[in-house]
Amino acid sequence: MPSNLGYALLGLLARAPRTGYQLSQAMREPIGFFWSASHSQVYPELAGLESARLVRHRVVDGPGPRENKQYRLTPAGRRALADWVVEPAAPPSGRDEFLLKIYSLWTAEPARARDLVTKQREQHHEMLARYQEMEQEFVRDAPSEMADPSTRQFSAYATLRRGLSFERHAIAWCDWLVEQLDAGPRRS
Amino acid sequence: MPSNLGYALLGLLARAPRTGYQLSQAMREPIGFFWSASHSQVYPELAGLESARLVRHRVVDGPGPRENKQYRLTPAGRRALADWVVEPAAPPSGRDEFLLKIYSLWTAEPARARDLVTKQREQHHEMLARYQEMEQEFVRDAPSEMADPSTRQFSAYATLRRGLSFERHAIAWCDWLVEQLDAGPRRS
DNA sequence: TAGCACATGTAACTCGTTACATGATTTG
DNA sequence: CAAATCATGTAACGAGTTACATGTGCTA
Repeated sequence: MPSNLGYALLGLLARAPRTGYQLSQAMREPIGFFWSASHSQVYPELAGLESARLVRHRVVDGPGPRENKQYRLTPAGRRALADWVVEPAAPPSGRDEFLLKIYSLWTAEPARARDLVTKQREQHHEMLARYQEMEQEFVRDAPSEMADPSTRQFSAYATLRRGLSFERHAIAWCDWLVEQLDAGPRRS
Repeated sequence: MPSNLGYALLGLLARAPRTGYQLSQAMREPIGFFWSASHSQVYPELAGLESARLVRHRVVDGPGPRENKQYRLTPAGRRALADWVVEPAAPPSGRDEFLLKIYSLWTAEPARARDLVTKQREQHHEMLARYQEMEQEFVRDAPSEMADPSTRQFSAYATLRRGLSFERHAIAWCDWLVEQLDAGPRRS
C-alpha cells in the first residue's frame, strides 16, 4: 500500500507521464499548496511504486548526463488511485506554527506582536495574488473543462479554489487580530 | 533551542503549572486544533527543557502510583517563549490528505466522489459545532478578558476564532464542490 | 472482577528534511 | 569560466506515531 506521497505521485502520473526529476519539480511549488516533497523522497518512492507494479518506466534520452526515466501509470496503478481517492481522509493533524505563536501572544511585547501579525498578513496577501494569477490561467487555458468534474482541470481548479478561499479568510482573521491589538488592554 | 513542541509545552506552562500527564492530555484535543502530541513525545521533551533550565519540576503527591512531577516555567523559560513568539513563523508545509484526494477526484466514480465530499462536509460541521460550544464557554467564563490582548484568554480565543472561520469556509467550499459534482459533466 | 483513569517512561518504526555525491549542458 | 539547470541517487538526522512496559486506585 503506497503512502500519501505515493498517491501524490500517482495523481501526477495519471495526468501525464513524467520523469522523476519532473515529478520532484512538480512536488515543490505548483502543487505545493496542498502537498510537497523533495527529490530525495521522490526517487525511492518511485522505485517502491514500480516494484508494486503501479508504475512502469522506460528510458528516454533527454538533456541531462543521466538516464532519463520516464514513468507512467499501469492499469493497476490507475485502479489503486481511484480506489484510494474515495476512501475518507484521515483528519488533518493540524500543526500550525503561526497559531502556536498566537496562543502565547499575550506573553510578548504589544508592538512586536502587532509586527508579527501584519507580516503574516502580508504573506497571505502574496499567496492570494499568486493563486489569483493561477485562476486567470485556468480561465484563459481551460474555461470549459474547469466546470466539468470529469476533467483533470476541474480537480486542479477545485484545490485552487480552496486555496483562494483559505487565504481570503486568513487575511480577514489577521485584520481582526490587528484591530484587537490596536485597541489594546481594556482597563474597565 | 527547543522545537515547536517544546514551545507548545512552554506556552501551556506559562498559563499554569502542570504535570507531564496533564500536558499530554492538553496536547491532544482541546489545544489540538492547532497542535498535538502524544505522551511519548511529551516526556522526553520535558526532560530536554529541564536540562536547558527552561522549566523546573517538583514532586507532588497525587492519585497515581507514580511520582507526580509538577512542572513550571523558569524566568529563562518565560523569556525564551516571549522571544520565540514574535519571530516570523515558517510557512506551513501545507499537507492536506483531503485536498490530495480532490486533486485526483476526476479519476473516481461520480457517485463515490460525491459521497466523499459530503462526508467531509459533515466532519467540518461537527468541528464547527464543537468550536461554537467553546466560544460560548469563553463568553460565559471570561467575557472581559477575551477582548484584552494582554490576557491568556484573548490569545486562546484568537486561535479559536481562526478555527471557527476555517470550518465555515471549508463548509462553503464543500457546498460549492457538491454543486459542481451534481451539475455533472457538461457535454456542450 | 473487569475495565478505565491515572502516571511515567522506552523502543521500534515511518515520514520528511538536509546534506552528500556525481557530472553533462546551457546561459550570462 | 562560473553558475544554474538538468538528472538521479544515498546517508544522516529529526519529528511524530504506535506499541511495549509497569502498576495503583476507583467504578460499574
